[in-house]
Amino acid sequence: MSRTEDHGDERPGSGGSLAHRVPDLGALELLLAVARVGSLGRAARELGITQPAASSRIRSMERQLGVALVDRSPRGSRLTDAGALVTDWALRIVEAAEAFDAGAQALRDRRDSRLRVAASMTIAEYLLPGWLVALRAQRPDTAVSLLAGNSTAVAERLLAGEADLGFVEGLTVPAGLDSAVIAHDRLVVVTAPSHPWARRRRPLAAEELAVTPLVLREEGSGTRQVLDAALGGLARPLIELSSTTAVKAAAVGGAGPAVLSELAVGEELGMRRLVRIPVQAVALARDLRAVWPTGHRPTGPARDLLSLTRG
Amino acid sequence: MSRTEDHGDERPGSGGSLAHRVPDLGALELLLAVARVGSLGRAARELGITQPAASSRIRSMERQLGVALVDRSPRGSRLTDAGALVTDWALRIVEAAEAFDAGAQALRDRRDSRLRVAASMTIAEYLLPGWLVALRAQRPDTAVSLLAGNSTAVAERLLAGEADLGFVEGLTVPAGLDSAVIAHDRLVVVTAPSHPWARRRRPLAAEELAVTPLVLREEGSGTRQVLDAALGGLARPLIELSSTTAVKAAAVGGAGPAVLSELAVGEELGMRRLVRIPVQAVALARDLRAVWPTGHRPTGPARDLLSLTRG
DNA sequence: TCCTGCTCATAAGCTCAGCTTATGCAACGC
DNA sequence: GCGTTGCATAAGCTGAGCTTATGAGCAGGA
Repeated sequence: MSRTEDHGDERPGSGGSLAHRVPDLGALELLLAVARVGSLGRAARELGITQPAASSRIRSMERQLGVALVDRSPRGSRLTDAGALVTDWALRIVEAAEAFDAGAQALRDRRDSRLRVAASMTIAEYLLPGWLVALRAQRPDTAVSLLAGNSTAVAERLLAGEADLGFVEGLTVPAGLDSAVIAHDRLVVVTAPSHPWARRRRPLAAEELAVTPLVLREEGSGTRQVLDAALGGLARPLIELSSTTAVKAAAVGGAGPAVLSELAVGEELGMRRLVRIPVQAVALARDLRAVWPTGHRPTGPARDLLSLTRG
Repeated sequence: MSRTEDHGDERPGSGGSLAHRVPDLGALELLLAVARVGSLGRAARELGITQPAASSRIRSMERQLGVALVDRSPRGSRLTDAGALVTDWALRIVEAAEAFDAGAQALRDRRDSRLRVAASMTIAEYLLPGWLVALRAQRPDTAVSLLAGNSTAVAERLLAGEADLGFVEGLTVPAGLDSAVIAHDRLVVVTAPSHPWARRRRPLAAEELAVTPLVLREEGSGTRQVLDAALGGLARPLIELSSTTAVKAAAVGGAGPAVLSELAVGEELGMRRLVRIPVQAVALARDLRAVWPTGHRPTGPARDLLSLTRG
């Protein structure tokens, strides 16, 4: 059977899952190449495929999207208006894929690489891939390895000489490490748009937050520590989940209010899948810091990466 | 220019193009589903495929990335630490793909759909897809059609009754239309990091900008109009290009300083592919406005979309 | 204790997307 | 005219990813 979508229920007009409606990465890269060089054949050569392959791929992408993307002529190909739009949207996907790739590459090279980075989860998830892409642009030959864990684990690695540079998000700097603040983060309270809090007019008071069962990361996570400290006591968990993604998913699904890093919910807020609830007089800000063993100032690639993280 | 700079030959350890190193969308969606439901089989059912297909696909993704992503047990599957990171990075790609899909869907439904939107290029490229994703979350059954063009074209469509809601970025509101400011944008001067201006310590003066040949959008574009008005004369073009992407690519490639919307260069600045050059005493800010025919206040889906664009 | 139900893994076979090579046609410059 | 550049089409191959069928590990209830 060729069609897998007609045995689950599908909304008419939108066939199958995302993967069936969005061209694959190869096709998007090809489209970007065509936009850049102005010819199917040259774009094909650039990607190491043949001209007929490129021609057919672009054509099938146009069929999939139902829109003409390039104007072919015997003198080259230019994007149509719709093509220019699609190309820009495609660029966003490709950029996300580049960040993914940079992160995955770092994750793969666990050992024996030149720059070894240890980072806390939130930073590794939301900031590091972008930095790695930038670093690769500056120094294409530097292999980076990444180890993700909590603050304690990061400190251990650095002190054991198993990492060159660390990133942590706690309230305090682990002993034996020097640090530099590289960014600021803030915890935010979010709910699904359907939650009663989303229609509040007054900001939430700290006491209300403290007595309301919340969707939270597990105890011991940096987020949880900051929240407990800010509330001057213990937050009350409704559900405890072990990843930021799971917490977001639960909140979007309407499980209840969640507390998360601002970094983690940017997209959801923008798309109105989550709503930010203002909170009064609760210190939810925290510093994000680069750390290294006292005395060992970062040098070489570590210094480059560090300087990329500022500004 | 993307990551194809060593056109043809590949760096060892990084096989092939991006598409060969990054799993395809279907695999990423599957991974997200596994993370959400905690079992390969259930994730498979959710996506309408069989359990062995899911098993094999996750396995081949792990082989591709060289990292174990899920811990299988007879009681279900959980993400490994690396898996949690990868999942979050994957989410970014999937979100970009959702925006792409929302935009493409709107582009496809050119006619006879319920909500017809006309938007200027910059807005259509950088803001609209996110709004459409949000709108679809709120009203899944509203079909949206999109027409992209310059301010004049947007006004024409609205006045001809061929569009229900418009978005423009000019300095003035076309006659016959009411408007509401929905966001603010600003033109910025950017160069490649290697450009001498990137090492300036003093902000750029307006006169310097006016006499320097710049990489620009073509005459008649909104960006160009705002720039000319701000300089109190005509900007001097080094190259004129017909799309924002092309201008960015030229600037990144070191062709010269470019002037672009802040919206368009966020990623490039973050990744340090471009550097923002401060400018003194030049009014480069502009309002982004929603517009509609005077008297015809947006109603129904148009009103929903409008309210999504604020805040 | 054994059965039932959940999990995941493996095997064999099919289909289709996407690649290749080989060719043809159109437009431009010399 | 002829060579170059650009796109389209045709025929054939390969592999990724899907299916169905089956087996094996672990838990909980009768």
